[in-house]
Amino acid sequence: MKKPLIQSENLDQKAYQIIKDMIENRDLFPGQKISQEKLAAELGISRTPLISALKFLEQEKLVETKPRRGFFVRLFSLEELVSIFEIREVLEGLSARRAARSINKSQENQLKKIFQPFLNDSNITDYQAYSRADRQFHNTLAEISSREFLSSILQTFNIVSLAYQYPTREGLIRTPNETITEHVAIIEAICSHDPQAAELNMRKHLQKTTEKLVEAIHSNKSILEEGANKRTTLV
Amino acid sequence: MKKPLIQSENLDQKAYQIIKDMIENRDLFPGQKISQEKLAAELGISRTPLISALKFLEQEKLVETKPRRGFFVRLFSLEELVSIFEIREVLEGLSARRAARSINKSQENQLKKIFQPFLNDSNITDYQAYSRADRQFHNTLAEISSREFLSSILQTFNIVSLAYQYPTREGLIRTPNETITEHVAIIEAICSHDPQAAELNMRKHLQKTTEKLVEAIHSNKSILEEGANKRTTLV
DNA sequence: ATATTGAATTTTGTATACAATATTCAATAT
DNA sequence: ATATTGAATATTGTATACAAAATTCAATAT
Repeated sequence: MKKPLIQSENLDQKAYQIIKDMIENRDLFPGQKISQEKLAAELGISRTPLISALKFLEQEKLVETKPRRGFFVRLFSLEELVSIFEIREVLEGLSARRAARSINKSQENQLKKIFQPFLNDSNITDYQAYSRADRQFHNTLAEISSREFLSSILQTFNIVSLAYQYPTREGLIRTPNETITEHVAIIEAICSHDPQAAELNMRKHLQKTTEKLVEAIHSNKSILEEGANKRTTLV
Repeated sequence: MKKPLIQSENLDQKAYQIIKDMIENRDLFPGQKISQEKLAAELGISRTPLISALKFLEQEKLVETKPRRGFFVRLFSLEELVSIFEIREVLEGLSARRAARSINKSQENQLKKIFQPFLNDSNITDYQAYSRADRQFHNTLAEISSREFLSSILQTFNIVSLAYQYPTREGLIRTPNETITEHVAIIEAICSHDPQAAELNMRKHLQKTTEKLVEAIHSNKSILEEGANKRTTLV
């Protein structure tokens, strides 16, 4: 047997993290069947902890089982994606509300720093950097505001939101120029300890994204389908 | 070996449902350690599918693992319970909003029937019946409005909300006389296809419950602690 | 009486074995 | 050429085995 890629803690926890990352990075792409034997060998573990990890991911809806057929990376329909964005809307609204109640000075600075590099840029073109900032923004907020429950749900949804979009856009549904002012408004509301405004701004922000997504569904669906096609080449 | 209590489908799915019910019914009480060997024997299965089921429940936060120490039924602090109610507030708000958009006549009738028995009762005393109606209300709404994601999250939270309250109150935090008008208002908003009002009414409804809970924390905590003590006698 | 130690016992984490089911693919029929 | 069949192969679901870690508990020390 090869030497294990993973060690320490429990093997299933480790495998879980690795597989989750693989999905986020599209090493495993939506719809793909997961070969237990092969993946276990790749990770240097037996099937037992691997299956355990996959069960975790199944619960998080990142993976699904077809009985007697095996595990598959979950594939979301556009309708399900909209559904997920609706949930994000209310949960991240809550997240912003809580953050406005509890944020401290150091966290304020942390939050304000995230979009700093883009503030004087009237036409943001570095999508990758902006996408990273966007993710960091949502994650930081979750950390500030959430106890275990909320942040673990949000983490899953954020991965789904991200990992299933059009790859070359870095998972952005709207352009940075469009969203930067919204991000700033949310941060301002939070830092001035205004829970209501924070929640409202966050909800409006995500609502607009959801609308854009619904539009895409009703028109040509190209934003996402292109992405889906791209993905099938990653086999 | 005894003949299995469970069969068909996959054993872990079956075990999952049974254990979930056991937690909801307090056959397994919060904080209790789960003996794998014993529970597996009780269910007539081996440890493998049992562990699998427990992993599921861990992800749902109904159960927790302490590494090398085993599985325990999760115990929530009052603060975590408040956190859960805050999440329910926004998610069930969404649930009501969606229901107002999509509900059909037959579903309207279904919803209206739930609190019928209590409408002419100016002083509702049958807590058990009312609690059942309450749960049915929230579950029906989840079914009407939710695709897989939302309803599976809500299901977990509802179990937590319910299973950890003061047992003799049937999980009710406020009295029926106080909440019946709120329930009726929510149903009316949904049936008149007013998404905004539906969401708002639902949120107000759960907000009041959350407030009551916070009050309890800040005052004597008796509502829940009594419950906790009661539970320890169920060993 | 209480605390400490450590051998005996139990339990966990993981690998492996194996029957039941699903998939593959070459041989044959249409 | 395409469809069908079924034996050969691979994979899944579950049980079991076993080393490593945790727990128990009786014997001894404080």
